[in-house]
Amino acid sequence: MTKKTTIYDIAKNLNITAATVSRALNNNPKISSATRELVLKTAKALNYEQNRLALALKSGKSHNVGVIVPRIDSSFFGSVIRGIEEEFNPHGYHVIICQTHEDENRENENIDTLLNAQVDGILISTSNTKIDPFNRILKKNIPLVFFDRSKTMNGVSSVTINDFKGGYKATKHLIDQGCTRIAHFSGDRSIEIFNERFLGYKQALLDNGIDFKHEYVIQTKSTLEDGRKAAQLLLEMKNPPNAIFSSSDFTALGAIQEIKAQGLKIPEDICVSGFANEPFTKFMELSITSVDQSPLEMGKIAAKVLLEQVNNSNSVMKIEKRVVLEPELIIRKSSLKTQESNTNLKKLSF
Amino acid sequence: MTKKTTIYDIAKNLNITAATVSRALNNNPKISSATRELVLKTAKALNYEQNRLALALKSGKSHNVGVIVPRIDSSFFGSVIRGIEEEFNPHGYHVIICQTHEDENRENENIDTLLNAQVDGILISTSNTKIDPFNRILKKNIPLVFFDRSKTMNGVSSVTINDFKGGYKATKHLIDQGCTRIAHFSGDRSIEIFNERFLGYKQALLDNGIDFKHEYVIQTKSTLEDGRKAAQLLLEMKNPPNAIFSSSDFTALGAIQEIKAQGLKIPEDICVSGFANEPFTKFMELSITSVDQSPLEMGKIAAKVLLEQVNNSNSVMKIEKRVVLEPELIIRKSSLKTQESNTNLKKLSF
DNA sequence: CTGTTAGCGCATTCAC
DNA sequence: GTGAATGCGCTAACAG
Repeated sequence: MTKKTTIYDIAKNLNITAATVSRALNNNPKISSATRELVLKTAKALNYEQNRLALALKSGKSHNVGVIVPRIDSSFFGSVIRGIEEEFNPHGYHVIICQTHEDENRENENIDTLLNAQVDGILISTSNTKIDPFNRILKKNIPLVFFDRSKTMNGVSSVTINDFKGGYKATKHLIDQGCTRIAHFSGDRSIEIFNERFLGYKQALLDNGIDFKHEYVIQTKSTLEDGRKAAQLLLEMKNPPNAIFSSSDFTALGAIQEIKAQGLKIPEDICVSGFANEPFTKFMELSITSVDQSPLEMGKIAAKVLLEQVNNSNSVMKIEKRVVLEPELIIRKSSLKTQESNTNLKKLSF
Repeated sequence: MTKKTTIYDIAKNLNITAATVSRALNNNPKISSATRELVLKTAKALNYEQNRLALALKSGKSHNVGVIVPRIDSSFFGSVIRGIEEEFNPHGYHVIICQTHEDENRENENIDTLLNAQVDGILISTSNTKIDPFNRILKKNIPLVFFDRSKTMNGVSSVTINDFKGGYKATKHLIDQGCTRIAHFSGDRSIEIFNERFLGYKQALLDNGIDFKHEYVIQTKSTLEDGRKAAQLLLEMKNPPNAIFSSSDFTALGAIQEIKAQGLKIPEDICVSGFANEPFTKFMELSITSVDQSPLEMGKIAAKVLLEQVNNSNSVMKIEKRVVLEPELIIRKSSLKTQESNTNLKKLSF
């Protein structure tokens, strides 16, 4: 409740000037250790605390970074943000979070308010179709890093996983299990990550001499409900698939429920793999094969990359890093047919 | 890259003074609509954007609020934070997040850095045993709101759920299922929420003429592993329980796995209820009964309460609200024994 | 080693 | 209606 104490207060108290106090507080080498001690002591006595806002205005650095994600209450983004926060915290940066709910307009608004707030950098997993908003950021010379959902722009770094490879690995695994008719649940393929997973799927089929069938690819939203519906469609076919690679763990689960409801067995009749390694996939009695995206690591790396740029933002040099993480296939019961494969299971650090 | 344009730039451009520009931009009534138009036009032309930092320093309000949680990558806290962000965003506030990892020291550090950053308010789910850090906040006259893990302090608002009632409801339900020997997995009971759940459990037993047995209460960490171990202990008893109320969904799941592994049936032999309504509890084939804490709503309400105080922070009046949310028991297969109860199931909006 | 001066960008009080 | 002056709290350039 008492008025905040400033460096002027402690200066007055010591009959010196505010500049000296500032220097003492900042360990400026050219200050007598005598006065430094004095300053530090009375600073403590007066309960002084630096006003980072004033410093920010003066220096032009707020020591805040903005993070923009579709939503925060998902296992994946929660973990990424955790990684980001843990990386920035020790460096004295605060993390501001914004949600877009996949809405382009809200994303643009968030970018604007973050810029107004003078953040020192922005990390984003974008839902944007345009690149104009990002050019606005770059024009202001504030560092930008994409993660997971990226955009290819000159001078902009990104941290993603190799979604193509993720799709490829999962599909290849299903083929290795002896599956020959492999369906795919795809997300919105105008979003690059979903398209990449789809392409990986397609390539794996091609490389193994399996014909790509258009009717085996179903576009779904990432919900149980859509998974059930899609599975219904598949099971109604004359020649239904004997495996499903889903771009989402939720649709995979929905499909599993539907398949079981129709009296078919997993993995005997149909093998299923999801994507994202949601926590529930390993908790199920019928645990679900999925592709892990190491979100925590992704967050930490994205933070490191941004930090590097923030620290060099005065320099003319542009850093452009494109970090691509390796997806890890986690094989579980939903796709493990044979007993011999079961031995592999343990090797695969299940 | 171009230098940021300030109100001075647009003033110079119009041969007026910065004060006038400021007034025009802020819709000050005593400004000619002519110059206002002019200002607005050239502001747009020059791509002017307000520097919230300068405003913050001037006004003493940063328009940032801090949120401190044990961790962000959990379903519960993720949802709470989502609610908080969604409530603050439309009001022009940014949300800064900090994690403590249940470490008291880190929590104190986070409080300090948030205060330095001049946040306008703090929301916290505390891991602190002391109240001194919170007094530091109050002394600075900055509003504080507890959520979920609260502390009772004069003049401080809180938003929690009735954990006692949650524990009571779950236990009562197990009793209604005909269970007579009911064990309890308790978290660290020096944390109030866990103690309350425990007390609710105890009271339900008492109210229904069931003896409380000390050996049926096992303290666990919120992990699958601890759940398995605890279940082992129970099953080794001469007179093992026929129901478990767990303070955590994770220990509940661990217990379920162990119980099944030992060849017992759920819910026939042992009924199980968890707590928190983690997403996986409803996804399991054997879905798990749990207590929902409406985290999204909790976040929104906490934000509203804080917002109210932030807006009145100049007034002398202290607002102290204690919002207690009603926990909702979600009955699922892990505790539903009888067919007749199965009818209830639908009524209970399963 | 320390004091003086100035400015970061804005809003606001007091004049006119 | 508008201008001039001031200060929010801090740091940095320039003196000495």
